[in-house]
Amino acid sequence: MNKADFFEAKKPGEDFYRRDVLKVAGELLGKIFVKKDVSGIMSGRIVEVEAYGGPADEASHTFRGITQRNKTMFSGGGLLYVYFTYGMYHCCNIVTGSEGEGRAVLIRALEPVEGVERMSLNRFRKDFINDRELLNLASGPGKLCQALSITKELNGISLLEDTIFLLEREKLPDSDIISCTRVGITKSAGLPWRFYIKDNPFVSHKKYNRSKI
DNA sequence: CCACGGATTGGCT
DNA sequence: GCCAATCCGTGGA
Repeated sequence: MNKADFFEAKKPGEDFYRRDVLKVAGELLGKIFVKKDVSGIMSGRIVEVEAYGGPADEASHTFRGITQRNKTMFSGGGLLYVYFTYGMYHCCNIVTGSEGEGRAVLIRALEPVEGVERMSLNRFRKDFINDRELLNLASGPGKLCQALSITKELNGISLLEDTIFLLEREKLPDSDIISCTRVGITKSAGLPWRFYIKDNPFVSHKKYNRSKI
């Protein structure tokens, strides 16, 4: 992505997020996920996501209703829901639908675009990386949060503001979007709510990559 | 109050 | 392929 493209790109509005979670999930693929702070910009193209929430989804944090941790997920489309897991990782989600719905899309992998040096410092404590490390930079929900320094302090911020936001850049053909079952869950494991960009090398868990639809 | 286990990762077999 | 690391949210007692 060059500077001109970046300048032309625009943020999705609130209406984009306040829709059906599966629809939003598919359309998030190909968008640029941006984190901006005083040190500059880090960004990546979204290449893998998973949808969560609703009465049929036992794997969702929202399944048993509102709690202190998950309340952001019930607060309406356009917010960032960040949670801490396994004692050492954060995962970030994009809340969708209207207030009270409790649905969100987990961002599972990014293809690095800008700020690779800083992301590398955050992940590997060094500012130069080889091709293999580049593929490993943000190819997982925990990895991308570490790369972009996303912690639960950012839980609940609005994607319509200028700290973390999305930029539209391209329209993916439907044939490039693969749907399959979600990674790392035991409950509601059969729902085909994981979406990723076909043949993209920055997607996590290659072995799961078989369409089950 | 306490025990359980997780929307993960990386290292070892 | 298997498992430990490491914390805290959650649910049941």
